[in-house]
Amino acid sequence: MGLRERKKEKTRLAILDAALDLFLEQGYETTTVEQIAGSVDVSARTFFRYFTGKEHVVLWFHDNSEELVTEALADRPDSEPPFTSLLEALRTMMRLFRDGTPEETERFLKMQQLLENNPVLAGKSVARGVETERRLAVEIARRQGCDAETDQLPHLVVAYAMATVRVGFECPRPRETDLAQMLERVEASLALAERSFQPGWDLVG
Amino acid sequence: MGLRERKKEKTRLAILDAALDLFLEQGYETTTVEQIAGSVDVSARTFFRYFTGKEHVVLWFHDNSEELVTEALADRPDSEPPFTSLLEALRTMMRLFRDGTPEETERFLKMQQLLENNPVLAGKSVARGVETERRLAVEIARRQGCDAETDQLPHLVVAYAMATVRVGFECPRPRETDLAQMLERVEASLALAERSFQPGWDLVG
DNA sequence: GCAATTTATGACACACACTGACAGATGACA
DNA sequence: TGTCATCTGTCAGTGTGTGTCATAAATTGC
Repeated sequence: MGLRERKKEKTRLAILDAALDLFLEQGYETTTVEQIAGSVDVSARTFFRYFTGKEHVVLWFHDNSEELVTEALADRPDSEPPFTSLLEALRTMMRLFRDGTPEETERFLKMQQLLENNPVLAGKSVARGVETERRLAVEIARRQGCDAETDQLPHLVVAYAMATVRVGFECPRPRETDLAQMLERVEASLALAERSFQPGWDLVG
Repeated sequence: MGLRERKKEKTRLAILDAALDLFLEQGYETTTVEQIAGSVDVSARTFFRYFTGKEHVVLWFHDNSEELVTEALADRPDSEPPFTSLLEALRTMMRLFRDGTPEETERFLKMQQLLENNPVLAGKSVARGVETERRLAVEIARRQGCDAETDQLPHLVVAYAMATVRVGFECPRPRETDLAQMLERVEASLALAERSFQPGWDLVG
């Protein structure tokens, strides 16, 4: 990796961290892009070259997580029931969060804290999730040998799996800024889901 | 209802219809508020007195639907299993859509068409749904005699119910602009959900 | 090392969404 | 009819986001 690329990555993380801190200090809405850019000595124009917009900063983790889940899902065998594959992929994602560097963990927790006390941002995060769901549904449909365009089941399976983690992240409230406890809550949610469905409900035919 | 109130309602619907048509003709992003306001002969400032923003026009139906579901849920007995109550409340909502006036139906279909071929708007719609979910979870928790802040189950039950209708609306694609077929798809989705869960999964304890 | 080429950045101008404040128009009601 | 509350347009201003161009820096080839 050349100097140029390393510099870019450093700038991206600097902007990300500065934005996160400012959002937590003085609120998301009241923080301007100019402030964020100013606090890391870049122009506002440059900010938009690293992030598509102010909210992209918040959704940055979502984009990363989607990649992780997609890769983890690819490691599950096609023969496994799809809902099981999804839950296991999500468990892998949570483990990767747990095993991250201290800096990554800090960012992750700040992110969660931000989403927790800002319903609008939480909404935007979920909105991004819709596109993720569609992509995952296509993959699940492929595994089941059916068509994602016409068959509802893959979409339903994915939507339920995503809803399960989301509830784990959101509830119970108020949440502690503790990674371990958060992982436990999500695991509790996943376990709850696992014993709620009829055997074979997620298989076509 | 006085003249003033009638005039306001007329203006609100005029703006709504004009915006919907413009969005469908030339796209959501490329349509400006000034255009919308201009096409119904009001100032842009007045537009913002009727709708909180450009996207509020799109979410107008969501706000209405939430009211319908909340009312329909209130009519279900507390003793009924919560997931059943929710699905039935959602069925009632769908029936109200079916029994609407031609104008209401037309708006509804335009709305759906707009959400169908614009993922960003679909996302915003789902984002609004998160707040709805929270409110419904509180009601479900009350019925089950548990605490929505600490117990995950009410949130899970609501999230699954909402995900079910959402999948019904979104899938299969491409969708016909036919109300009856849309109702059928949602009903198929609800029916699929009904036979996917273990008996009693949605009851606490 | 040194040019040639790509790429990141800043500076500027601009479109659009949205808000606050004020003045004038219009329904409500005695 | 006159007073009052409310609706509306105009105007000025803030903030987000984009296109464009010149400059500075890194990369590549010699």
